[in-house]
Amino acid sequence: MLDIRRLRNEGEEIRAALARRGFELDLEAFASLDGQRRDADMRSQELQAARKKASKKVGELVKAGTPVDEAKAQVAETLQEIDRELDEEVERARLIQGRIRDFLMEIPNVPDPEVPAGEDEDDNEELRCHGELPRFDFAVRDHVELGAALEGGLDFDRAAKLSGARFAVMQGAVAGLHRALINFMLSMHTGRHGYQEVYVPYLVGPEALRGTGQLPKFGEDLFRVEGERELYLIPTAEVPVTNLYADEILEAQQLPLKHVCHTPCFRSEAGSHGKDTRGMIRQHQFEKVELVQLVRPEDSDRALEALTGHAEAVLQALELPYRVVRLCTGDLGFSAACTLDLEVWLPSQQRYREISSCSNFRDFQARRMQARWRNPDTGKPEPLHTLNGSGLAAGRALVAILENYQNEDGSVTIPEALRPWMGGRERIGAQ
RNA sequence: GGAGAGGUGGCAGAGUGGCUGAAUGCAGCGGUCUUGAAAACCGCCGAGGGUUUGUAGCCCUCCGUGGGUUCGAAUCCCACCCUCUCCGCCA
Repeated sequence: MLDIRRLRNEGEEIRAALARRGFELDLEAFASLDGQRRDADMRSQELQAARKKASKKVGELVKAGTPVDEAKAQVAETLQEIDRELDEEVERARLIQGRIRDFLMEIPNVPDPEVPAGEDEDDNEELRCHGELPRFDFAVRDHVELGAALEGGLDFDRAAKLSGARFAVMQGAVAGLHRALINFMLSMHTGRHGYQEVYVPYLVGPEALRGTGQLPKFGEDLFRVEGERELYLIPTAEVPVTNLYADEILEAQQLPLKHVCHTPCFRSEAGSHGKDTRGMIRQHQFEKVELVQLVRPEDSDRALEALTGHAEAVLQALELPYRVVRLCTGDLGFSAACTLDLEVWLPSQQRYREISSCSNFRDFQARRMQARWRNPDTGKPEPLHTLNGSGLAAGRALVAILENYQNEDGSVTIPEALRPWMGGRERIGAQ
């Protein structure tokens, strides 16, 4: 959520910045709403003040010895006059405040100046590449073909029997590799990068989703569970982990807070029909290790670099070739001010595919969820900055390993870094 | 599922109808003292919004949420949510 005061004072600049990401900010509508709010607020406050004063007078009179009935009678006429208008004005003010909140909640974050202008992912800016692309002197198989033949295996048909399209079943060594990846990543981030591990609910209420920005606009991307209470399956650990600090005022010395969290993620993938239908690139359910940071505003730029580096460290340790791109304005998520994607090389597709998305949300989410810190310079609670990034998506990491580490006979070599997590095993054989 | 207790400021914890936006303690901030620190002592210290050139003043709202009673509600009534304790059940 944008700061309403900034919207008042720097409306034109914000409008221009939002136009870069294709959002049309209706400043006239805002100004009109804000003006109405001001009138309604002032009027209702005036009436409330008058009413309060009259009530107080009754108390004073009674205390001074006036009989209660007489004291009431003295202000009855005034009160009657006030009440004629009061309820209506208070209701009007409440209504307009609600409309302004709704208006603000649907405005996306302002992109940072360095975010390149662009329509879609083709306009993203490549920042750097890392690792050598593998060369194969045989016909490469994709992970679906490889996985099906591997010991244990990767099975989409049986998953479909259970749950339909976009689900996977893993067994034996493949399931073990997947689990090893998660353990390996968690251990690296907790041990080497200083993140505190958290375990959180996978079902959250609408407030949490509003806090991070999935609601109110993107409800169709979520799975809502049937039942009395309004609960949704989390689309990413970002939601529960960031919202851990909703409605809190943190002391300066508590920051930065760095959390790593492994959860399944559930996404309806509405609107991506026909996209990545083969394999486990795009699933309704996948595992992810997420990095979340809450930092002082002045630290968030450095934090994004560091956090991205932490995600990169996983790919480097796994010796997977990847590149880092800065998302253009058109590809930027609703809540993000700046996003760096990590894209891993997939030999079967001969291109880089997203495996991590690291974002700085600045104070956008913090404002929505009222996560603040006490700024020692001002002594006041102020919105803090939030960031997060996948470190990494486990399903896609598995795909990348199968494809990049495949051998001519259909077996897959286990990356050295993962071997300790797989009982020292060096390869997974074809069945 | 049954019975009971409770939700108040960063935290702990008073407060059963008006002078309570809220005692007190802790934490925090400023100061006195001290070579320095600690202790002691003095003072300040909830949040959001509006008005305003203003971090001054003034005004409004907020004691789980939403209704209600009343001239007046943290305080009384109703509903809901949440937490805790005991019993039952259960991984």
